Amino acid sequence: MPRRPRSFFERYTPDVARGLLGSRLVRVLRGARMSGVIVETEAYRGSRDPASHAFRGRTGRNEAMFGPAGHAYVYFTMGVHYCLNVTTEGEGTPGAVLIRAVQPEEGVGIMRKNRGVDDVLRLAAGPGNLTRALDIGRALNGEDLVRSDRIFIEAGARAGAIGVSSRVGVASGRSFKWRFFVKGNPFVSKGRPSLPSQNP
DNA sequence: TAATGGATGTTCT
DNA sequence: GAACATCCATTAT
Repeated sequence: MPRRPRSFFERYTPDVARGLLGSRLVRVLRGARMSGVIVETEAYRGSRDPASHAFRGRTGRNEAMFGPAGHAYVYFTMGVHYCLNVTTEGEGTPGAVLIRAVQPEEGVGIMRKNRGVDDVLRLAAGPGNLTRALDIGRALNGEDLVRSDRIFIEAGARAGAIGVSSRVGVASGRSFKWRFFVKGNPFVSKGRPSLPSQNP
């Protein structure tokens, strides 16, 4: 499958988030290839979105969100986990898509080992779990997904029906319905139970 | 089965 | 010093 080109990421962030569903996230580690189909994403955009790290302007951490599209933005959260984002929009316009879950395909054995969990359904469901399964950390922050041979995104089959909801775990910006997921796919993270979400 | 809270580091006020 | 784009084990129902 061909890799997603720069132009794929240089668009309105929610459109990129939706478009990434069905694409394949690939991680190459010590010559071994791990991959999974993206089944859940969230968009964070610009200075009008209070939940976005870029809301309060450019800082050392969110630098990547302001840079060119198609790069990785990896940050540490809640003292325990890393989260993987893909930068979007044009240079100077902050935007990123949080990858919340993938459906593991290649390298499942390695992911199991990295996670210490056997259940494939839970290997990469949730942003923290996903980065742990694929061994993604601060070293990959700023990585160019269009050129890197360590992490990149390939085109995939068209995703099925797409569900939309507000984002998981954010206190503000609840009115933005910017979480996208493949409807009925069991690899989608549950998010926090009892928040508005799925439709049958 | 739903709710609660602890672990834990970085960033920004 | 507070807040945080989380996860999971433990507790209460």
